[in-house]
Amino acid sequence: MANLKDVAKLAGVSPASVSLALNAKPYVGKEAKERIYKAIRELDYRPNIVARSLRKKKTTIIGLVLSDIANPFFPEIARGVEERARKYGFNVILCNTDADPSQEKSSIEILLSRQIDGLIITSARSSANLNDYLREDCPVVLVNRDPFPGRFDFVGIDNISSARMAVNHLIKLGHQGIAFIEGEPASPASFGRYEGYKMALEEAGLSLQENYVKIGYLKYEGGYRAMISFLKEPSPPTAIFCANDMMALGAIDACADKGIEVPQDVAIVGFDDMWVASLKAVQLTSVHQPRYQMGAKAVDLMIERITGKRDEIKRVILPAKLVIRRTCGKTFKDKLHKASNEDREDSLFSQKRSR
Amino acid sequence: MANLKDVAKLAGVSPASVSLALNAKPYVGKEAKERIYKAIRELDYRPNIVARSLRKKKTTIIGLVLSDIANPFFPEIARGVEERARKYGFNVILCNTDADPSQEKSSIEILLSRQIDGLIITSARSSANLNDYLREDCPVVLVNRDPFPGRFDFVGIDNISSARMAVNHLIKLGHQGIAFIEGEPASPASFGRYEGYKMALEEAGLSLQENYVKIGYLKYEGGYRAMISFLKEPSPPTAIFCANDMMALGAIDACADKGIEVPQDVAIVGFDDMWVASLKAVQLTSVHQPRYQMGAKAVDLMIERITGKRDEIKRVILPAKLVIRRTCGKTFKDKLHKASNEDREDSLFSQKRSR
DNA sequence: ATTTAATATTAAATCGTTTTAATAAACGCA
DNA sequence: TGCGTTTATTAAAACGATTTAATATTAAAT
Repeated sequence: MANLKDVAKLAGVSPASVSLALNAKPYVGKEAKERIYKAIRELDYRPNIVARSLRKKKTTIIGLVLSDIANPFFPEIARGVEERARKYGFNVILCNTDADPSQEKSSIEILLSRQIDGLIITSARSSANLNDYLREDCPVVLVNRDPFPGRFDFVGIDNISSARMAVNHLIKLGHQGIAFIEGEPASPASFGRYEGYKMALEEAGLSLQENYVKIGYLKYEGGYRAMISFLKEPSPPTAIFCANDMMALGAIDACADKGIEVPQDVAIVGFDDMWVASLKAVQLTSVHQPRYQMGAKAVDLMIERITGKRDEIKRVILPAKLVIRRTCGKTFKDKLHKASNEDREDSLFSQKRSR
Repeated sequence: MANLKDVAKLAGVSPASVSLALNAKPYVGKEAKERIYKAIRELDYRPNIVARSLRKKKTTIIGLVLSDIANPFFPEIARGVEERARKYGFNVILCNTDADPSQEKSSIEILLSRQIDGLIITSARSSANLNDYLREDCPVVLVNRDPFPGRFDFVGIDNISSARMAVNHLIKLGHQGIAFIEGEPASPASFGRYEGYKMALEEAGLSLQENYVKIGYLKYEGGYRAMISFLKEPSPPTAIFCANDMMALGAIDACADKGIEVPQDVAIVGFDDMWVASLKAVQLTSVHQPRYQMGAKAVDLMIERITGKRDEIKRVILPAKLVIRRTCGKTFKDKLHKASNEDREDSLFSQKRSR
């Protein structure tokens, strides 16, 4: 592979001139420039970015750390990050951590060893103390979760008000017994959604029932189990607010298995608005998180840091909106558990058909 | 940031010794080693991988080029690539191309400039001539699509036999009018699935009807439109084989909009087996592609190349399997278009309920 | 004790750029 | 013509590691 020196030799100039020409610095003569570009073309020269990075102490690489790109929550964020980063001339190294603090730690250490210019961490674990292994000289932007508010730049949504909005909608539809399937109890995002849920109930003068709150760990199975146990209550809830869509899907399937119709018998609202939510077969009402925007904005914050345009910590809260679909129902009809056996048979979700 | 020289100074040895110790080379004295490790800990030294890469002419980075990580087909592949790569001590730079040949080209050029050790391209466009900008010195593995069979390492599935398997199943269920929604006509994978479709029909003595084949460009909307136009046929098909799940979902929704029940009125089989397919509300019969495995295996092939263990081109064909769920129905009952109006009303998919 | 072999250590070159500082050439102007 | 200024050009150092080849030390063998 031809290098800058070869180009210089062929063009009859010094390596310095070639470098200056490539970096569009002033003071390179016209005809010299021409000879240089000709040589570059002739040798099919491509600058070695590794060498450049070493000398400049800048890699134009940012690290993206997330728990699992195969989890449908993340790809859109990743897309936003990559696309925006590319616009600024940066590439992205992707690391999956499986939500394991030790993997998170080792990923970050490798990335720092690679001299990345910035680090975007989405869904950081509070258990792992980022402070321990983060150097001040590498800017960090947190996305979606902020275990250390005020310590790092952050972009996310307002979980409290978003959750409140969702629950308010259920209240407006006439529901009184509204249950909540929580995500991960330790997570600030999860806590915020719980807060919003409580707040909405309180504002409506509804009492918070402990047996109406279950933890689903953000997983399909967790949502399924939570729903099953809600249905076993002496007086089951008429609406369920789920801290994410996966759990909502689990809850919907649990209803199907128990012959409960959504939204006729029970209304369900999710959180995240993954693309499945919009499928006709699903039609899940959900709080939309602007995930692509979150990723893109995280890069913007990052760049502000890298270029030294900003020093103080910045928190960007993007607007989330409630997307109303089928599963929350239009208005709440007080016919809970009065559905006849035939009605159930006719539901797509009934066990009979789903087999 | 402390560097190797600082460590050497503190430990009272030469930089060379530190390097040798770090790389676990022989011939470093015991007590020297101890002093070195102590110094490393004291200075919180982390090797600069950029410098190492420059000297070694190896970056331990592989590039992963795909059209769009937000497309649900890719995340699992990416996960497989990243996880396996990490096992070998490699990191992954992710590039989205939007299926645009010029973006694909520029991505690859940047990656090569970054001196990546290998390149994994999934869903390569045949239109872009990889040969044009690929250097022989960077090993390439293609995943899923192989526009230049025999030119690069490849891992994928046997599209012909997989499609045949799917269509055979429909035939076994008693269907005679089986339509096909094709993906992208120019793509070899798409063509393979078409071939398999034709082959199965032929083997069963069924004639191929031209009006039973439509192109859906792998998109939800394409599947929807194709289904709508099938339903307009004087004698519509009783089963649809879709070249991917997105189109199958579109087709299902089209049926719902037209009051056609799946699988009672029309059976649908998809391809890919994305996780939505397994949702109770969807239950799509589909050909499962082992996407994680494909990504992981691609890295294995890559490593064989990088380590020089193999020279000849290798094609790895992983087994795909048909996952039978609700949408293909159990057996074909010849009651097409005899569904009463009430029946339709009771379907979850009916327009009444989905609003 | 001497030679040989094995083990330990390091000086110096190298990877391919960028950048600084020095120098050379060109130009305007008195 | 000479001086200062601007414009071009380049030699050489630097980035932070690895590696080669040379040298120093220790151990083993005679």
